[in-house]
Amino acid sequence: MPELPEIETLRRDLISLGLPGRRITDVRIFWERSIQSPSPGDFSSLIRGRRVSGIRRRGKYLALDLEGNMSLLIHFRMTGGLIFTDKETDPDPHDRVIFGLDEGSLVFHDTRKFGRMVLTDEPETILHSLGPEPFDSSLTPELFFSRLTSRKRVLKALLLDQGFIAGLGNIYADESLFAAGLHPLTPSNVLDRSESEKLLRCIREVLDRGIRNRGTSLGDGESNFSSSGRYGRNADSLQVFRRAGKPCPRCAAPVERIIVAQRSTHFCPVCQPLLMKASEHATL
DNA sequence: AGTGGCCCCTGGCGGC
DNA sequence: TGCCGCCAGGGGCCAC
Repeated sequence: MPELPEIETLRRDLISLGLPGRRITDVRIFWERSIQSPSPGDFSSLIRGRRVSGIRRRGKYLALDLEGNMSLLIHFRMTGGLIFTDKETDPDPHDRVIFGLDEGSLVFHDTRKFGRMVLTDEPETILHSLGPEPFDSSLTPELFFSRLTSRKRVLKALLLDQGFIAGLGNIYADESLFAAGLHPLTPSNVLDRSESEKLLRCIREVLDRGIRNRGTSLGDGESNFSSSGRYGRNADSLQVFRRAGKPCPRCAAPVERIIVAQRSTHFCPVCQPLLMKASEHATL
C-alpha cells in the first residue's frame, strides 16, 4: 500500500532515472477504469505528444507535470506502481496503462485495479482537499494542535483522513501512534500541547525513516513497484504493524490488533494507554 | 460532526 | 492435493 514514503521514493527514482524531459508518444490502456477522467479516448489524444516537465508529490498523489499546462495525477491506492523502463517487453497481465515514450516506456502496473489517474489542467481542484504536507514548515506545532483539538475523532481515523494530514496510510499511522505512545482510540481533543507536539514529531520521524529506507515492502503479493524494482527495507523497522501477538519491542507485552475505521490497527496496550478526559473517567 | 457499512478488485491463504 | 470462501485495504459515498 504505497503511502508517502513509497511515493516519495518513486518520485526521486523517476527523476534520477531521467523521466523529466521524455515525451509521451503513445498510450495503451488495458483497463479503462484506471483512467478516472477524461474519457479514455480524450485521455489518449490529450496526453500524446506532451513532454514531462516535472514530477511532484502531494500526499499519496504523484503528479507528472506536462508541457502545455497539463498534469497527470496518479493515485496508487493499494497495489499500484509505476515502472520506467527502456526495454520493450511484453505487457504483464497486471499492466493497466502503458505510456510509450520517445525513449523507453512508463508502465502503470496495478494488480487490484484500485489505482486511478486524472489528466487535468487544474490539478488543484483535486489536490486542494488534501490536508497539510507532514514536512511542510507551515504545519507548525501550534497549527497541528489546533487542528487536532478543534474536533473530536479517534486518533487512528484522523491520521488516515487525508484532509487532516496528507500521506499517512495504515502502516505509518500505526507506527506513528506507537512511537508517540498514544492509543489509536484516543479522542483527538484530549491531547495536551506536549502530547500533540510529540505526535507530530513522531509522524515526521516515522515517515522520514520510511523514506530513508526507500519505503516498506511487505512481500505479501502487493505489487508496490518503484521504478527500480520493489520498495525498500522499511519492513525491518516496523514496531507494531502486522505484529499482532508478537512482543512489543519496547516492553514485550503482546501487540494487539483491533479494527478502527474499517482498518486493522496494531498497538501495544501497555505502551499506548488510552487517554480520556477526567470527566469521562468519572462516568465510567 | 463523526462513525459504520458497503463497494471496488484479486492474490493468497486457511479450512476441510 | 484441490477447491471454496474469506480477507485486506484507500477512498468515495451513503445512512444514521
